[in-house]
Amino acid sequence: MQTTDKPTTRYTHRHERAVAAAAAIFADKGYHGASTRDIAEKLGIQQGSLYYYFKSKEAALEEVCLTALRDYVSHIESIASQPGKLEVKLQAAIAAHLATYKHNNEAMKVHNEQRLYLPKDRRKHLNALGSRYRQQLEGIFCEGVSTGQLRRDLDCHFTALSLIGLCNYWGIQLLRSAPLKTEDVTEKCVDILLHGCLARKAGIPDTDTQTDTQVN
Amino acid sequence: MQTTDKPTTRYTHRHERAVAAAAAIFADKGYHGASTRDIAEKLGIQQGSLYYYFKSKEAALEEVCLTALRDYVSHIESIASQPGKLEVKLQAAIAAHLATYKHNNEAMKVHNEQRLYLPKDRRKHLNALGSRYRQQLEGIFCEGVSTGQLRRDLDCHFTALSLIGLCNYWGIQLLRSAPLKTEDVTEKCVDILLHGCLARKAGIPDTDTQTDTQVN
DNA sequence: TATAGAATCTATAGGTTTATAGAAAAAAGC
DNA sequence: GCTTTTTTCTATAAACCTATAGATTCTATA
Repeated sequence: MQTTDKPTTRYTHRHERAVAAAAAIFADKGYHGASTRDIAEKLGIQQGSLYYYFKSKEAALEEVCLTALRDYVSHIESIASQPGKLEVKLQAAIAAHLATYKHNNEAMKVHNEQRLYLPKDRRKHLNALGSRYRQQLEGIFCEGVSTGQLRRDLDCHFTALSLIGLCNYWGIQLLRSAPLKTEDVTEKCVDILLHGCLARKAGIPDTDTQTDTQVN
Repeated sequence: MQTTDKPTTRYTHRHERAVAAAAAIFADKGYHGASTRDIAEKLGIQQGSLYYYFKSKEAALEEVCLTALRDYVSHIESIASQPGKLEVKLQAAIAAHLATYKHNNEAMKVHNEQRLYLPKDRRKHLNALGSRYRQQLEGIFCEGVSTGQLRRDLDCHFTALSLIGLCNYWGIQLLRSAPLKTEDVTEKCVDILLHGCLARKAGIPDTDTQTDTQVN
């Protein structure tokens, strides 16, 4: 009990691997379509042994969703709290969102697609984290409006949600089609969100946005 | 066998009801989370009787997805083929997409979230319809570019996909939170997609878009 | 009202699933 | 090296699920 660290470390490590395996399987087959045997197999252990790490299959799903959200939320909070120009912040927020998909892809996918299969009370914690994310993002837009960088009539709530929808969509696409590059998608999302699609009527070089280069 | 119509009608009608029930249950519990007993119960028949209408559970999923897409695709094709100003077309496309969610909500949700659980060869037909939808939408954007209404550097492919992502997101939201009105969401989607968020630098009354009224 | 065909029911085979309990093996501590 | 704790294994109970087969009831028509 001196090095109360070593055994804890060992368990922690194995536990993490178990969560990752669950994430991969749930992402692939869906919560109900996946069996505990599938997850165990991926870990190279027997089905029954899985219950050393998870109290139940449902608990495994909850853990997977939580690991996805933790990074995600802490990231946006650090971005939102730092001072800086709006466009830079927004770019950072989108890049972070997509990067989370790139690195933590299975867990994010599971959170988005399978979370509703958790009973309501198990989702409370997840909802709280999700709200925090949304608020931070909304805050970035509101700040942009009050500093005059964004349109005064912008609906920040609607815009924040739309951005989340957009990022989730492209996050999934990034997983599915390999040739897609995160940076390109980020840039394009920023561009379309800020400038829209309409032809600009004349010399509107705007702030200092370089005219967007065609990527793909 | 003279009135080969009546009995066919009867079967057709019942069959449609069965597809609708399957859609509702799949939307709620997911394909794997739903049992054939659940669907039968919703229809008020016994589990085994369901196989009079579906060859298998998988076939039921396929049918649900197909019914969702059929309306959806035929709608966009009629919109895209008619001549008219780009902004009007775009508005119509978004409105149609969201309206499909409103009316055919369960089937659309199932198509989006559960379709990948079908084996690849059963998805062929769905993919073809999906591609058609995407192409029509992309065509609307391309046309806008070539007529000078949209930015010349617009990536039409990227934009079309983004719009699909956006509409799917808001389509789901429309289901979940009742107070949301389809028309408001449509208008806001059009607005943000066309104009973006940035403050416009001065007198840019643009074509003839009324300055967007704050809705919510 | 008798009959053919459509629609539904009952019962069940054969398989899979989650979760638990107790034995066995592996690792850590002294 | 011996003991304790951690980790994994085996076996199994209890439930559930899909799909089928054959019996039964309903419906429409002649």
